[in-house]
Amino acid sequence: MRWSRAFIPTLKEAPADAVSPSHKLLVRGGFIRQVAAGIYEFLPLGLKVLKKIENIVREEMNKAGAQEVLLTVLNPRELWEETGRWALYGEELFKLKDRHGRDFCLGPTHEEEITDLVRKEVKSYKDLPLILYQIQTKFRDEKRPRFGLIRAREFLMKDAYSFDTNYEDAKKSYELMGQSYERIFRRIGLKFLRVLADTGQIGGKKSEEFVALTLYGEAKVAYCESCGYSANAEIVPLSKPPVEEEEEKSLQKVETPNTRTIEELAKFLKTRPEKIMKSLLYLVEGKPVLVLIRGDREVDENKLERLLGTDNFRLATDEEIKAILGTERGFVGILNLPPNRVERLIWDNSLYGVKNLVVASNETHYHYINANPERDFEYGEFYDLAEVKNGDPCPKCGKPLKLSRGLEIGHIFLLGTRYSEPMNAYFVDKNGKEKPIVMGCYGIGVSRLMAAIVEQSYDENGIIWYPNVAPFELEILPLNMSDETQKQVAEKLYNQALERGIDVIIDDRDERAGFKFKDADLIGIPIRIVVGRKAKDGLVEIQIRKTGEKIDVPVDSALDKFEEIKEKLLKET
RNA sequence: CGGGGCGUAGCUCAGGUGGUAGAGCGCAGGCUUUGGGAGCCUGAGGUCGCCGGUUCAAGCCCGGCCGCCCCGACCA
Repeated sequence: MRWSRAFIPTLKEAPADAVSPSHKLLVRGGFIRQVAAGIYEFLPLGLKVLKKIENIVREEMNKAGAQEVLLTVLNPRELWEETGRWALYGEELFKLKDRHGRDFCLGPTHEEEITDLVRKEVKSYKDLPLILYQIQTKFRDEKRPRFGLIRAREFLMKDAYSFDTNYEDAKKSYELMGQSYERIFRRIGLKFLRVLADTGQIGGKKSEEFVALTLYGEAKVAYCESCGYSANAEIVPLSKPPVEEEEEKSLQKVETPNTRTIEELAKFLKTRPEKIMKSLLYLVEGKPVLVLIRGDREVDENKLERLLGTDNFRLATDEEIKAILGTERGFVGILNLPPNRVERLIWDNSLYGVKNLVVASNETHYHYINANPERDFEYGEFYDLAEVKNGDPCPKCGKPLKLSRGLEIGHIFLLGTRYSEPMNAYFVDKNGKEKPIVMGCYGIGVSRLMAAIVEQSYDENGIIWYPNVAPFELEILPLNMSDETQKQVAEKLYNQALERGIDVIIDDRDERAGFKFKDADLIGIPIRIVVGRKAKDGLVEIQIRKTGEKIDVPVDSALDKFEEIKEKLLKET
């Protein structure tokens, strides 16, 4: 490709509404453009990267024996009614009508359609196992699209579905996909974790997420460097700590004016948040529930949701606290709790065994200090509700856990018969008996991957692509196009590179050196050959984008050197 | 869906108290320049998000709507 003819609209400044590095740099580098919130166009450079990622995914899927199909974007309502998801998916489903008034949606995922296809065609155990996949644009009317390609409403996804005769085989398919995913993410140069996940509303028996470690991203993962345990933070169990061995002091009421937060209270009383009982008033389906947790801890609302069995809950407002308990936020506690106002008391494990606690008594501007269990208050039922923190004990080996933010790039589910049963996807087994097909489903956010790669690999000048997914592997950059020698050497190298099958771009624009360097850094081609003054002495300079390294090499060996450096770069992730 | 912010040239932004719109970058032409987004000259480019209201006069004031971004709850 010749840059002079290429459609690569780079921008000196990032659009004001871009926040995350991948969003800024992909727009600035001319890879993508925004059309509406969460809806993006892929320009030539962006499409090249997307296709390279897509092909790696495709190769690995095929290698694992999965077969590619292309399902439809437009899905009829009837299919979604069968599983109840027309209503359940709710607002997130893009819905529309055809000219006859029939309802359709734009597919956000394809369990229904694939199950429909398979139930019609697969009748016998002889047709199984089967793994089908597609790489297709999905549509989800997200509550909040965000960070460019990281959370879009229209995005490219690879979704695979496995069909087996029993759980044992289904587990094999699941594991096959899991290994395939690991190979895919390694091939595109990502640092990632494979973590245990909540099966959530998709349901099923087992689920793992693949999380790219990035600053931007909604996934919080905990991992143990000692035993290898790793899980989505929201499912890491935290048990009761050992009982504190501390002499019980006498209960005392103290004035604590205007201490509304744990920090203010701890500072005022010259104690630590660990010694304070935090009481949070929730309204669960409209009914007051008091959650008690240690002051240094936060409630993990995912855990709370699992305990309550509903997502219909929220913290009470200041006004509601006053109406229900007659006190103000900051002074809610279990001492002197007005009778029959709270439906349920829920204790978090973190509070177990803590001595000489600071406890509020529902009297504004007062707290009690040195409250102790049994003597001053009674324990209730304990549950695991706290958010995991850095250094919490690993549930497997007890060593301290590490916590990291990340971006969910893949998710695999062992579904079971959640879709096959309601949709009547049955097969006949060896004994002539009908049984539901055991399914799995496996997703990779392909367009999101592109953003994840950038989030992990950029600097202040631009993107640094891993060679396997770079829009071009090599850029040839003649510094001065009006210098005949430079021009000729660059052209010669360019043609030789093309002959060798190298994915190469030559910046043949009649621009100043600095201008071209800035663009080269921005679009992030991993290796470039700079043709400058020394060209007349038969030397060119190889520059490595990632390290900034510059090496003078004879023109004749430049492309060999390029291959060598590329191989080296592919080994470093 | 709750809270907040923003909408003026392709991009980033400026436009006290209302008087008919500017800068830098980019773009076109020219000269100079060629190892890190250079300099000078000339020029093109705007329904000031949309609709309505107040006013002799609205980018600016008032009302409504739309769009985009951020934080929270939720998701590949």
